[in-house]
Amino acid sequence: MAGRPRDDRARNAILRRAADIASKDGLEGLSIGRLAADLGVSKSGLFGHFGSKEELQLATVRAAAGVYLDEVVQPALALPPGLGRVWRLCDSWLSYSQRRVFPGGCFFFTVTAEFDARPGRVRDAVAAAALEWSRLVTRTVEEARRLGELTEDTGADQLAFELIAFLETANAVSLLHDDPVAYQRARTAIRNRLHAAATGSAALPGLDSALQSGHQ
Amino acid sequence: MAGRPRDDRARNAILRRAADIASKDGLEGLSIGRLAADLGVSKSGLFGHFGSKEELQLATVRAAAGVYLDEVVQPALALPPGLGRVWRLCDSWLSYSQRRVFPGGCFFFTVTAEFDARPGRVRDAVAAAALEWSRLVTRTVEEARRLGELTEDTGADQLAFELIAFLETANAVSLLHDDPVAYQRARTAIRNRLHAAATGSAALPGLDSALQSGHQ
DNA sequence: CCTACCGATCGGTAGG
DNA sequence: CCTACCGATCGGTAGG
Repeated sequence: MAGRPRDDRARNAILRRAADIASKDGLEGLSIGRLAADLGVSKSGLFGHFGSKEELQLATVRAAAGVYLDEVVQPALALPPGLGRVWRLCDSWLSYSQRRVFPGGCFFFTVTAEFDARPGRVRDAVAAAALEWSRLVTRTVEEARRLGELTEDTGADQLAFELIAFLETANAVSLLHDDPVAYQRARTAIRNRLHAAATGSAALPGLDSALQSGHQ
Repeated sequence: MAGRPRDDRARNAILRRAADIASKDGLEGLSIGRLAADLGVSKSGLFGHFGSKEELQLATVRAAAGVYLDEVVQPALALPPGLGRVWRLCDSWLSYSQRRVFPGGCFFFTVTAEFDARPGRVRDAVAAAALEWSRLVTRTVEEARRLGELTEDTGADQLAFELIAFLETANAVSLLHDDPVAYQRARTAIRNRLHAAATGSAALPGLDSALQSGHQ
């Protein structure tokens, strides 16, 4: 299915720029004419790569998911399962948001809020990506519990919900008020929540130092 | 400054409908032509009420703030200061979101995500409203602490951040996945968090029953 | 991959 | 408050 390498590279450059724009102005704010002008190509030339605006939006979601995988998920999978990996997953997310890998903050935060009340294929794609992320966090928490690093009665779904809430809210508050303190608030909340649920019975490389520093 | 009562009522009806649309499609997705057609009036007649799209957007933010005040803030202020009022504030918010007072969920969640990376007067208005809400939650928590119902070392800013995170994420998840379980997740998270910070030394009418039922 | 164009809709205005 | 219109931009197409 993949075209020539040259085409793929061009397509990738287009979609990376599309995701940057959409992270600020949404996937509806992303217009084909503006994107073409931005990239210095003709509108119809760019259009030909995708065939419709909806296909461009769907391809942009897939491209952003690839960036997310590289920036957030892979760094955490470098650590062994357990509480350390849970912490790393949250920390990678906060770093990804804070470094403005996408200039408008987390791409998925923006487009989720944009499409959560609009039926269609774009919404379905965004919802599927969000669900996959949520399940990854839940699975990572559940692994830590099975390894005995979280108390037996820890509800993985509940804890994952709370961790994700801290991440997304840090992203939103930091953007709206241009205030990096939101990230510190999220780190404190996550640290305290994991500390409260931890058994302390296992070696926690990577989390120990985080838990020791600045537990409020 | 206020016009005739007849004009005010017409304006209010326009803005209430505008807020409904914006809660689903955003304040940019709100077009003057569509709003006029929706209300069965001419585009230029509606335009004359506001003078520009930006003024319509700003007026819509103000109107939505009025609804928010009635639906979320006032019910909580009916209770005396303390932990009971903190809980009521959160509970009113979840009810406001869950009842779909705005069809696209919380108006401010949608437009905050839409404008958090776009400079301008609309962003400033949305950010000011969000800050006012955040300060109200912080102040309400701080009152409960001063009354001895929360432990001395409770950080009001930190706790307010965490409560707001649970509220907003319940709204987002419930919309994206059409899943009311998100609201139960938020209630559980808030209950546990307040329970952990509470001294248990004071009468907590309204919260006691909430804390007793279903503490996971 | 380009230029040139299509109808529809956008925010906004003229004139009554 | 209406009809009728403005230029700009939208997604999408024709033709090369």
